[in-house]
Amino acid sequence: MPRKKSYEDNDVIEKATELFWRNGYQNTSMSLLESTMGINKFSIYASFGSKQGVFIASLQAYRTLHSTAIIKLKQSNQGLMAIKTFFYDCLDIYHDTDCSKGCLMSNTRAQLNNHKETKILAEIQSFVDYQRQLFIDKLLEHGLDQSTAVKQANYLIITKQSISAASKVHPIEQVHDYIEFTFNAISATHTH
Amino acid sequence: MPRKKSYEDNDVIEKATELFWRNGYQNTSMSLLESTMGINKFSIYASFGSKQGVFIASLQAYRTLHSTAIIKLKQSNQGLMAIKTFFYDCLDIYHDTDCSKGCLMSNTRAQLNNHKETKILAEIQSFVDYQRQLFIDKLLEHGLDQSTAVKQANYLIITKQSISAASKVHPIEQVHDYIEFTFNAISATHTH
DNA sequence: CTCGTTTCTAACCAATCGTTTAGATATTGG
DNA sequence: CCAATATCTAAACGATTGGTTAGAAACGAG
Repeated sequence: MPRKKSYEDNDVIEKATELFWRNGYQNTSMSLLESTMGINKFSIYASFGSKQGVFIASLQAYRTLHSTAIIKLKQSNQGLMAIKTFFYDCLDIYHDTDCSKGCLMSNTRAQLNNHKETKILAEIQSFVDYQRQLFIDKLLEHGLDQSTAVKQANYLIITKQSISAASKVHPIEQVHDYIEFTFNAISATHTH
Repeated sequence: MPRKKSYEDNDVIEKATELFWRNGYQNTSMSLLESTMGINKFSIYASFGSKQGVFIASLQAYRTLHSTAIIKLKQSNQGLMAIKTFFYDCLDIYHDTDCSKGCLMSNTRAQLNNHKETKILAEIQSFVDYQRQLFIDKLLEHGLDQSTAVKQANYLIITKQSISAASKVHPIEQVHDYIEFTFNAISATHTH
């Protein structure tokens, strides 16, 4: 009976994700979303409820975009070295045609000091916690005891965020140096 | 002949700095600046020209606020360990009554993906470059060769930024763990 | 006191923000 | 072909953004 939708939610969210990723949440206006998603404000609100609704859908889309690298890490049996590979895979995800956009989750956490946007922060926290557990699993495989594995996982979570931030302002070789140095240093603490 | 100013630039900028530090550049509006600085919009524009003008003055105020820790690092002869102490001193600067505000420079760099605000970015870059050179000097004192010192200084610059970011979202003990682990790891690479 | 100069108050500016709504436009079962 | 229902366009919403301005108020040299 009713009229048909002229767009697919997944398609327009993909474009919104790109926009949020490049510009950040606050620097992305509804009118910019309109023109980039190719649909009217009315349709955006009909499908996603609010600007925050669009953003949360974008965060989820980003997460699935990220899942290939995550699965690869999950299935690897290389222990610590799998995490290093994971970091390089992430760098590939961050990289755009000319520069690095960083990690959408890390960017958002850095840009949102507003503690009121709890839904968004919860979405990010879930992503971070999932990765932390993954790191712990890999470090246990690598032969560390539980307590050390947790501490190093915390260290690696912070490191991953700093890789995202660094990739946006430093030349890629410096970021590579950073990763190499980090894992050399970690290995050195294991063998002494 | 003329009427006297009823405020001191330094005083009102101190309050503006606090505000930018907590809220970030974009989340601080002119009306909020008005009420916090205790002067009218007219006076703000008369003294600082624009919102960006206020912010740049705030960045400079932040830098002098930071200078005690910098001078202490500069005058130390403890090499690498002086840098570690410097990081802890920075943490103290970031810390507020209840939480950590992070580093105003790092916060801003993370929040500004707008490449148009060149004046602001230049101000930040100058601060970063100064610290990088300081790190290089300390690492040379510590006995490293020039090339290694430069690479490790780059590493430490990234680390410092990640300490700022981490302090805003992780419990302080985790950040302490992060610093301890980092310097243990660096020391381990020196003694292999 | 008066005049010239500056700072102050307070209203106002256009532009944009996220969000809503009225009405035209499709679509399809009956 | 019509009536029901959903989606579309486009204009408008109040609030807030960074920035401006006219006129009152305060000062100090003459």
